[in-house]
Amino acid sequence: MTARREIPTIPDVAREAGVSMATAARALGGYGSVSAAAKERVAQAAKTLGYRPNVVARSMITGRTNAIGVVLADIENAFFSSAVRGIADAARAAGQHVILANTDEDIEKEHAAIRVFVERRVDGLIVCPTDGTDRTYLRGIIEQGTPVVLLDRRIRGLRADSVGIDNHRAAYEATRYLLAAGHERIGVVTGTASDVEAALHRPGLVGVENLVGMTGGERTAGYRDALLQAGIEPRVDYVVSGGGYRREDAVAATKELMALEEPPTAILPLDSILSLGVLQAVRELGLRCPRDVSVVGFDDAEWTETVTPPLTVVAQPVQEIGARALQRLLSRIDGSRQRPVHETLETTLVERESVGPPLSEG
Amino acid sequence: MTARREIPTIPDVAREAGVSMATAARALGGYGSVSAAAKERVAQAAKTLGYRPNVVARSMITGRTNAIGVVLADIENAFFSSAVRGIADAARAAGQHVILANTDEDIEKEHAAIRVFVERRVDGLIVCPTDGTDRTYLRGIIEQGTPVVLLDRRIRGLRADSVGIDNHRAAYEATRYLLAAGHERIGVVTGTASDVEAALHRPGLVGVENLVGMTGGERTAGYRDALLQAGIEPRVDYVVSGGGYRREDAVAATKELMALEEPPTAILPLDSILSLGVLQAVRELGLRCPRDVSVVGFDDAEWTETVTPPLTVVAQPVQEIGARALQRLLSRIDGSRQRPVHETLETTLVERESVGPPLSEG
DNA sequence: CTGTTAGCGCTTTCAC
DNA sequence: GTGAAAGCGCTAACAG
Repeated sequence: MTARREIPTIPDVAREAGVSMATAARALGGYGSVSAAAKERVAQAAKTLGYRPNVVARSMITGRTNAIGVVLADIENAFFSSAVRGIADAARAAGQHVILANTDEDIEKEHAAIRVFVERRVDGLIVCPTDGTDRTYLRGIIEQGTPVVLLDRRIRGLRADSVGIDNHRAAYEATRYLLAAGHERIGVVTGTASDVEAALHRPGLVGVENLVGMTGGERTAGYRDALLQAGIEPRVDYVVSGGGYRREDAVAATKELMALEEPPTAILPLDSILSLGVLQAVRELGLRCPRDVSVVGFDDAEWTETVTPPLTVVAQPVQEIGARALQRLLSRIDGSRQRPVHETLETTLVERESVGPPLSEG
Repeated sequence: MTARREIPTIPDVAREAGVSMATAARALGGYGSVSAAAKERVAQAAKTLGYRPNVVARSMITGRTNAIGVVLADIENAFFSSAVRGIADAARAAGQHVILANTDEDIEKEHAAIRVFVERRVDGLIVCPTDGTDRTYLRGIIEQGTPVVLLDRRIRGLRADSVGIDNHRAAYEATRYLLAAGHERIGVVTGTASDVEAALHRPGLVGVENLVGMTGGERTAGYRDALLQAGIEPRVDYVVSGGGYRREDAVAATKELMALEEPPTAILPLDSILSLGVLQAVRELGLRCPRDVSVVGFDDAEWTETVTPPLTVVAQPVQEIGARALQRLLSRIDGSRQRPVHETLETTLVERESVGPPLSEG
């Protein structure tokens, strides 16, 4: 139970070193000009006293906190935790800290988190927005002076940088891959019910890319266009959602798909948790992958090469997406006034063993 | 390109509302006493001006930042991302924010992260320490006034709360489970090379629990004691590490194990990534689980019921561990002077299909 | 209940 | 190169 020593301040150090407060501050803060001798004495005094700069006082003056607010759905999700890793590493290199908020795809929580971050005077925000149409809120934040970079998703009509992948193209290529393997009946398992609803009302899946949950919408559109280009009419009953992004949802969706009169011979789950659900449902139905159904997933999760069969996936450079988002944010913080850029990083189709030829009609 | 409006301050609001700065501050800050009428006018003025409190100015006075520093090895690791989720949820409820730092088990990075957090004047720290013997550094931090709670691991001789599981008991029970299934030759795959080195030099695995990487050490000791209690002499060549906690390391370790003259009939990987490696190695060796080798893993990762076979694991309540750690930290922040407590939460053995009877001698 | 007055610990003019 | 003084935006005594 040592008494809680108070952390010494600059005046304390100045006194100890026998210099003025301003000199001590300059030596400690590494700005202005100080003679080598003074610098040395101050450093010595700081050391013996155990001086630690008070970053909050500094922030109050400089107006910069060296903190970045990161707003995403759920850090437990492997995609986000990788992205945060990328952000955090880049941040560390730039002397910035990462503050985290989970929204669970709840727009109220998202707004609340952003508001509190702004009150905290974060230098900038990296946001993975819940709602692709919610532009007014973020526009206000940006106009008021806090730079924002969007991650993984975009918001139409918002003047903010974004970093992610080309979702349309990624799904397009995955679908073409399945097509090339001979599949013509390809199902999609998504988490966003609105993707499906819209699909149900728009024969041929016209316009899915205008949907709210853009990642799902863009991917569904990419899938549709690959089909169309191959001369196959997209079927609305082949795009299903179990109501959410949990594994059970994908299990339900997959079972629904396989219960169709003409079940698909291949399935495209739109994220890694959904892939897990598809695989599980396939097994529960007593089917074998890829003999009975082929699967191409999204995101190269840690388990993809350990499941049976090893899963073929569209891999995104997730950490790099995070790192690039931070980079863009930093340059905005540094005052870049360049018009918004939407950066898309390359995806890779990692071929493993979950795709085979379609099961010939029984 | 709207001009960047400056955020209004309390004096601005006071002027607009026609009250004194102190009254405005009290109304806005929710402290002291203000008449309902004044409160109303201030609220109105704040709204029209778009006032946002400046948390950093407030922090400078109150000395509290409402920020918690979380220092862990790697947020990408599912264990840590779940723990952070638990911490973040509890923090949000308490009006606290979470700042993150990854150490990659590097003591230098850990110290640097902690130092910077202290300079940031975080209200407290949750640390998953790299080195179980490194007590002086953290002791200094605590004495200087920043409360610290340890997560998942402990440090001998450090007066700080900790929250985790009873690692010895968890491994003990997992081993007994394997023993009950008839296994007598049980291997351990760990990531910490020092566990193994120590084991190699201490016949019978005496003293592994004194090791630096405590989680691994305690679990290895629990394993050893279960064996001893069953009258089986622990074999030093049954505890292996591939040099780290990556999947490849576990693949190498498992192959080493299975190449022994008398290979084990069951394997206990000490964390979830290692489990993935064990499973992968088993398959690469052309063996089947559980027919040829049984496996009991640690941590109930998202993929455990989807791999083939579904994996039997020791599940930890990871989010709750995080939440409890935050709770303990808050009470320390609030000045609790109670002597340090080491809280262990219950684990659950989740039986799935990766354990069978031992393969009878060929 | 309200207003006035000091600062929190630091950076930043501005003289010297 | 160094010192003195003036704040950053807010809270915390104090009076009134």
